[in-house]
Amino acid sequence: MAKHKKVTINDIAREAGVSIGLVSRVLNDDDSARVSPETRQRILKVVEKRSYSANLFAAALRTERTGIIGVLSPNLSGTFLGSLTMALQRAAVGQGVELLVALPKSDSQGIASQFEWMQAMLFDGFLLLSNVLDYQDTIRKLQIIEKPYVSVCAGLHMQGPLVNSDDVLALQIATDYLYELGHQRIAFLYNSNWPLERNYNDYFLHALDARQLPARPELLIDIHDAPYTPQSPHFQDTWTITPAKAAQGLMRGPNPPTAILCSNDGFAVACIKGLMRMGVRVPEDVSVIGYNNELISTLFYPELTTIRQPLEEIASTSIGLLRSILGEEKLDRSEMAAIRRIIPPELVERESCAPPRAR
Amino acid sequence: MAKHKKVTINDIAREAGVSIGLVSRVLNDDDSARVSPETRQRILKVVEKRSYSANLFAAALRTERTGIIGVLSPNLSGTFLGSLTMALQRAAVGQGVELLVALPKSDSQGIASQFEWMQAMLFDGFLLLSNVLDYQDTIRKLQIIEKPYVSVCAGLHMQGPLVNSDDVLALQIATDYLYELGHQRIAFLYNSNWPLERNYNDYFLHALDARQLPARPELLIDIHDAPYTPQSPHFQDTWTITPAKAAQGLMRGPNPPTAILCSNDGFAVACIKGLMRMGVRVPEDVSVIGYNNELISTLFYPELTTIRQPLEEIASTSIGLLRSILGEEKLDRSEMAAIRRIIPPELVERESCAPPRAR
DNA sequence: CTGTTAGCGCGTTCAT
DNA sequence: ATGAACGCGCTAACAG
Repeated sequence: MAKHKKVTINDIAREAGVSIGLVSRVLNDDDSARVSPETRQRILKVVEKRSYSANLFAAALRTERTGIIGVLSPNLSGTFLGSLTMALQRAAVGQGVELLVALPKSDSQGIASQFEWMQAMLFDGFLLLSNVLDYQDTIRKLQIIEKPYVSVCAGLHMQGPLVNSDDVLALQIATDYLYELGHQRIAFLYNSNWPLERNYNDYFLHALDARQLPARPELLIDIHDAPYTPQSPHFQDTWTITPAKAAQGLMRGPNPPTAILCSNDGFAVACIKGLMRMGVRVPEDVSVIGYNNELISTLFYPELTTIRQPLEEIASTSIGLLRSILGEEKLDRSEMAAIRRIIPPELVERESCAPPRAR
Repeated sequence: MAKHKKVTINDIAREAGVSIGLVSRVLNDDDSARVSPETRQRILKVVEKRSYSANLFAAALRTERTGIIGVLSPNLSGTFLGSLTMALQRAAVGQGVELLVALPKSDSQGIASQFEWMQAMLFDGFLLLSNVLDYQDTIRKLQIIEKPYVSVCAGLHMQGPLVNSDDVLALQIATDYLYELGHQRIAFLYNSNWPLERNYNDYFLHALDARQLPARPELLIDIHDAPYTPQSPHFQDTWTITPAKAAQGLMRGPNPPTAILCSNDGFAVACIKGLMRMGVRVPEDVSVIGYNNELISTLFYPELTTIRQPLEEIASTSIGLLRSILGEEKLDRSEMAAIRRIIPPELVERESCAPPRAR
């Protein structure tokens, strides 16, 4: 096979009998660049024939842009972030955008160390997924070098542009559903140590209040003893063993709940496992509802009733939003802060909830 | 805040009172570059102080290298590839390598369309994960532009350098385990349409033969009616509904198996679900064993007995292998073909297998 | 409408 | 041991 020789803009220009400037202008086609249709065609044909495309580095060196969006994801081994990332990629393809996923270098020291200057310049903008220890450092850096970013499913408390499922509404929907099923003693299980769930307790209390249900402290379980460190070998305990034990403790209490609302499907599934192990049946003896509609919710048996985050909509909104920020020149801080796209989630009824048993 | 001005090699050179050539040589430190220790220190100090690092594009424009490895993953929404990718990242960090994940643009037309020239030049080498429709086109392109690649967990049949769990051994271990538990009628469930599992049938037959167990065609279930199209909305059926139905069909047959070996944990879990729905208990009535030791296997109840792929070892081997290929100059085709790292998997006993019931 | 040219920031000869 | 200068391939500004 002939040695593959890279074809440059010079080759194209020569072969088309024009100057490189014209080639460049035709390819970067700012609307209707002033080029005769005829020569434009000629150039395009040669480009096609040689399947030429500009050297990314040379172009980026000049323009300081790459056209690539960076997705920062703290973890891929669960069943939520992976699906979100896939949805993001579908949206990117749909909108003709290039997307690359970067993973953190470690859990310690916040996400700061993950964030090398190399990556900073490689991407035109960033999508910050979910929420590791803290994105504060990352965001600070991003602001210094003036790279736009959008937080995606990282929690409603995030500063700056964000698109997020309406977590408040989600917990309300779940609570209402349980309430209408006849449940009065509803437990809530979450982890305040995960920045994403930092305010979930408030949201749940609010949901309770809206139905004039009393808040019972003994039914509010905060699994806060484990930080979000997906790279740690013990991380898995946080969302399997710990929630299972918590659920068991709940049922052994003096006045057990008839339903358990979990802040995510992973917790919910772990709960059910813990319950089954002690002979408690779901949903006959106790109902369990999750949040996110992760893949695990249909893999599990019984299939999990949960609140769905509309990933496709979240994804396309995220890409679109970042693109528009990239387009407009430098909004100022306050304008940025105002950009919030809250997507309403919806109930998905499956098998893990039922009316409470007659007592 | 002061406008952030990018610091270049010129700034460093000026501030250190040397020429840019020296700065460059000190930073790219080819072993002991001929530079006086004294000025070297001086330069390093300024570099540190200004936290300078070379402009990726300028450097790449010159050297045609970026130091970045590209991970091509067909899917992230399951529970295997995401974990593998995280392991890869850990290995990369451990070995001081930069890693970025690229996702396919679509399922159709093979993976070819995913593979833009932009990405081709952005990465020094590639890790090809698992196996979508076919990596043939991708590999062909990679060979033309002479970019090294390593197939990772993409099947033992892949051409070129690869690191893979010993799939043959895995099925042997599983079969032996079941056999020693007392099982004689072992069913096998897989999907020959997934390139990765293309030869699994042979492997299983071989395993049976090694124990002098007869091959029973009615117990060999090939879920081949669904191609591997993770982006399709119906894809999930392939590994939830279809395996479940298959398992049910198996048990309703005239001579049902006492154990089912599944080609991956997703199938296994789906099987168990199907079984439970028809009142068949696992492992009391029938044993189920999976392969991969995916996250789902510990999330599920009962926890899945399975064959573990040693992800950490696979990951560090993959990174190391690609690095060494990157290091040596252009091995030829036959040398490439010889580079195969087969990692032995191991049994993980959990809850889904037991001796067959007395009949 | 089209051609020319000046860098973007860096690595790398080739002199010294 | 160090410095000077070239050019990687491209875009954008300017001249014609």
